[in-house]
Amino acid sequence: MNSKKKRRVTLQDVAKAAGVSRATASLIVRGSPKISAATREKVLGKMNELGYVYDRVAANLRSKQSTTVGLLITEIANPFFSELLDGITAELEKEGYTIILGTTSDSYDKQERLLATMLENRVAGILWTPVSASTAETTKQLIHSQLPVVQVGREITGSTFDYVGIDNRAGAELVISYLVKEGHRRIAYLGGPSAASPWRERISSYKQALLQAGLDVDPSLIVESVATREGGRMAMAEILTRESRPTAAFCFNDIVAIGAMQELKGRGLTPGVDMAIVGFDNVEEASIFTPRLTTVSSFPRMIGTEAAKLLHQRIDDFARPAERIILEPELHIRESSQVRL
Amino acid sequence: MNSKKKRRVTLQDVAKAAGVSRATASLIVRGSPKISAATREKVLGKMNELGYVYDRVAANLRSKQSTTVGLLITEIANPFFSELLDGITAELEKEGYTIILGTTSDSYDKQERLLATMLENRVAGILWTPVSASTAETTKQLIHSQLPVVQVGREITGSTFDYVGIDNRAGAELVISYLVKEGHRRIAYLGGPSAASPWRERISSYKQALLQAGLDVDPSLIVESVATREGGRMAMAEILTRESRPTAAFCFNDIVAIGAMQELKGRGLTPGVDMAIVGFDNVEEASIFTPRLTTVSSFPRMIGTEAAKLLHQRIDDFARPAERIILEPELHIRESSQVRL
DNA sequence: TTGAAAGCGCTACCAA
DNA sequence: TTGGTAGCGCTTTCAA
Repeated sequence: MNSKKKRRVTLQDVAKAAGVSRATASLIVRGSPKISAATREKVLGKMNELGYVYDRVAANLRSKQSTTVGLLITEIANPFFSELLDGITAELEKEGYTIILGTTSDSYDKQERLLATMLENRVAGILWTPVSASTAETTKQLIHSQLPVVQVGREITGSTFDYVGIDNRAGAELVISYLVKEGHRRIAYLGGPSAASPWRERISSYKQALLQAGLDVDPSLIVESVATREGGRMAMAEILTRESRPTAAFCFNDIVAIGAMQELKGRGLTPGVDMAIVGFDNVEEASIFTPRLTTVSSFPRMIGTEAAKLLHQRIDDFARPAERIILEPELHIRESSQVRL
Repeated sequence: MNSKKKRRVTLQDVAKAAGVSRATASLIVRGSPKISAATREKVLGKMNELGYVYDRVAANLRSKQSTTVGLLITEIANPFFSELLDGITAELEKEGYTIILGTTSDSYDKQERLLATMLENRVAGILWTPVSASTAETTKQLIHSQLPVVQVGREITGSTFDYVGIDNRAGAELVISYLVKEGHRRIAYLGGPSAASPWRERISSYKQALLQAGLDVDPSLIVESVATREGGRMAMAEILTRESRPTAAFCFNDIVAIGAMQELKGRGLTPGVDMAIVGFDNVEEASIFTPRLTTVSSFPRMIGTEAAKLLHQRIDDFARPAERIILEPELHIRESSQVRL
């Protein structure tokens, strides 16, 4: 730290310069109406003159308040999360909160560290996408801290925090019934970390929809991976080794789907001709890729906005009943799934 | 706020429970070696038992320190910025800083508000991409506050803060000399906000490179726009109205280039056949689009990492001379520019 | 409407 | 090595 930094101008300094008490000056910075216009003018003038900067840290300490919220997200690079982040920050900033950001890279330890830091920094609440390895222990600590918590996009099994997400089961159901209607009988499920709640919800609905259509669930058509393009490539590579190839692949998300399509292209196969590919999320890349990707909207920006609103409400009233906001997905049929069987 | 929230456990409480003084307990939480193992054990045990959470806000107030840095970025949705953000947060978290995030949407007022908030929150330093409308006045205020400041990707003209960015002039030079070598004589410059420093650096180099190649600079081939896909579409639409069409377009960034290519496709023209398209940044989409986009790497993640390191150094030593780190761009030749003239 | 005094939770400083 | 006291910059409370 720099040693001969100018001393910060305090409210005390301003008060003395203006010839009023500290308390009066304090009321003025907070815009209290009980101060005469003349005094206010005089004090505000001095503040400007001295270059006074309000010390919110000290104020929050004294008043036991906090205008800061913690935001914990797994990764930024995935456009689903960057759009989510965009929605969250826009709403939180509008509501006047200051945001402390942390990224976990889906690591349990990093999540623990970041949560601890946020608690130490007296955040008023936490908005997060819990890492897939989160446990009941994680939940317990947060509950014990009595902090407003909203889960976004993913949830810890058995937790009772507010939650905003997409209806993953309905989304998978839309996809499978569409593919079945198109005549597909062998539909793979590709990519994604099985520890995350969306993965489990989607696959459970995938299986159920297959059974309802009178089809078997073939475990060899289910390939897990990390939720990246590279993961998509690897999952597709593996599925292509099966003796009897699937005619369609439902991918965990758009990024995985794009990786899968790249793998197909790399082998001289054409997505949308040799195999139907469907994604999930409807990120921007989905409509930019050739062929354009059939996918399900999961409205990350709207999820972010709703989650931020929910956190605001919970901070206002900690005792209110837990709320779950589940958005309805929409299927977007594009060229990647138009296979003639 | 919830009214009957449990009182926070303080160091005082811990000290009393353990039968030591507050000062001793304080030394222990900070890991001082001057405490006997027995006392330490006893106190740490009590902390656990009582569920003590360190109050960094109070500690920072007292010690006049700060472990928080402000991060101000124009937008998250553009992959250039999300990759930049990724690089910055990874490095800052590694260095132990807590990050306050703000997004400006390139709005001057929002930037002012967010900067004020960060100052009020006693950040130890600021890492930012100044909005394009930033002025000398903005600079003056920050200098007056004596805060460590690092500019990322963009800089305010005449400012003397540390800066990390790409060599925009070299990047534009690479592109134009390549296109000229390919035989292009009419090369458009599309998209981007002319108020931002990268835009000005690139166009100045574009003009110079044309002149050096013995070509004229035709102002009707320069179309400004917002730096979005939509902006790219509009810029392309406009350039197509020119009586004598350009054979190549150098776009402000990849997002603009993709918009421009979509506009071409929408009119039945083929990028890479009917017109050569070159972007800037080399974001992931660039190699996903068909045709794959010829572009210049601007290494946002690395810029982020370097900027975070620089801020760390400046916080350590405020008096050190201002540093400028300019990364060398690389041209990636792909299909979008392979036009047979 | 304004002022004086106390104290938020912590660290700094000095004494023991 | 440990403890007592003062005080970071602000808000709160009560009195004037």
